[in-house]
Amino acid sequence: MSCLKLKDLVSPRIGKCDTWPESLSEDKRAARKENLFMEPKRISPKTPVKNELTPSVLSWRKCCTPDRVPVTPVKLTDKLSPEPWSPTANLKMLISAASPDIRDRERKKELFRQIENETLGSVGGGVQLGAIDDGVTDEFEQQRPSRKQKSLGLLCQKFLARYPIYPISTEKTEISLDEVATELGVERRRIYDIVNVLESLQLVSRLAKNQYSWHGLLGLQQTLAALKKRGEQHRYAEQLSYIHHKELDFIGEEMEKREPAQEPWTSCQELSREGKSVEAENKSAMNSRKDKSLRIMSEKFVMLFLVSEPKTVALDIAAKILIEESQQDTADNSKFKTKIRRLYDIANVLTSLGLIKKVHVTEERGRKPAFKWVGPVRPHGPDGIPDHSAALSASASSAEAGFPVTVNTKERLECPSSIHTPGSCTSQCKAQSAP
DNA sequence: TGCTCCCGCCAACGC
DNA sequence: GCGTTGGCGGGAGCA
Repeated sequence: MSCLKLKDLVSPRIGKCDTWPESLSEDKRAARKENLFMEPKRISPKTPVKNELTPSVLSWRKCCTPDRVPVTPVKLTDKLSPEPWSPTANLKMLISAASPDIRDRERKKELFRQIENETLGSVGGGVQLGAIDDGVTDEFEQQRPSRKQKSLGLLCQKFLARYPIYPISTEKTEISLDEVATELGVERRRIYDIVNVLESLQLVSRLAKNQYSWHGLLGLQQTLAALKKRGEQHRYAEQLSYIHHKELDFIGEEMEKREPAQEPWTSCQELSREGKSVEAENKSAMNSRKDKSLRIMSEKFVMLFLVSEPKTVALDIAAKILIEESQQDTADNSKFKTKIRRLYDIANVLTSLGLIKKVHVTEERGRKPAFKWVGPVRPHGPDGIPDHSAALSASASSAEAGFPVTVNTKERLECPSSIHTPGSCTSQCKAQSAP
């Protein structure tokens, strides 16, 4: 059985994490933007967690169904915060003593810091920890993980490392969201984000509340083929082309004059509506909660890649198309910004899966972020045999080498061809793609 | 300064 | 009523 070899991303100490209460009191809001001194505190976990996981247990878990035996939660050893004395230390201590919730929150952060620092310390030294002791820098700051270390993409890699790429069909791998959240040291909310995107590709499916089933990449080709078909029905290729050409028409002063909320998307909306009429799934009322879900958005985002040529989609264009679909009446700037934020979330997960990579496209108006599909190119290989080669080989080789499956997120768009895999395009291709 | 996206509030949902 | 789910946007880190 082949597994994602992301062992470096899974620290045995993860298992030492206690669990934290999901719902904290209002006090946490006050503490949200403050670095308060927190005395570690023993707490009763809301949900049961496993006992301490040894490395051998973890390595077993990577390729096998995670055990589902609820056990007594493991309490953490009290450990004093290394925060140095400061003029506000008394105040901090008082606040800490007054608010158990704040203590919980900070202890949680501290635990996650430990996990992250250990994790990244073992990943080839490619990531700066910012924890080099110069004897001057505040130790608290040193231990605080950077934004990148807390990214959804990295979290997704850790999530994926827990399960086999191709699980044995007879073996059912169940995922407990609580368990995963606890072991990865994050809030359940973040796991929902990942699971929703994975669900859009049918890598997982929901069994019951808090319970998902892991399918791995077994059915990815079929899912992509189905999504491509749906994308064609939605006429996404035409919508992409339409918006792209419209943007070109409004470069410069013309663009400045127009109200952002009055962009001439009417024709695009028509395209969108025509596409919608094809599918029964769109009978659901627009603007419903489900229609805007991350899972649906992720599906549509993937559809855009599958039908576009070349397989590079600018974020803003994707956002516009998705707004068309769900917010036809209120295509304002805030909706646009929200959509972009969500697309970043989705893109982080898809990047972790090795399906897309971050690029930049250069247009007359400047350089803008985009994502390029680097996953399987054809829905099916010759003779109908699923072609997993592109993304999976890249992901697997990276994983086997002990590297995260994430591709270089800052790579410049070099090749417009969707056929070439990263690094395989010729100099001629690169010349063609020059702006 | 703009891009990126973490974080957690809070409402919808479902049991 | 309460726990789960997840939309949403503020705002901070980063280039």
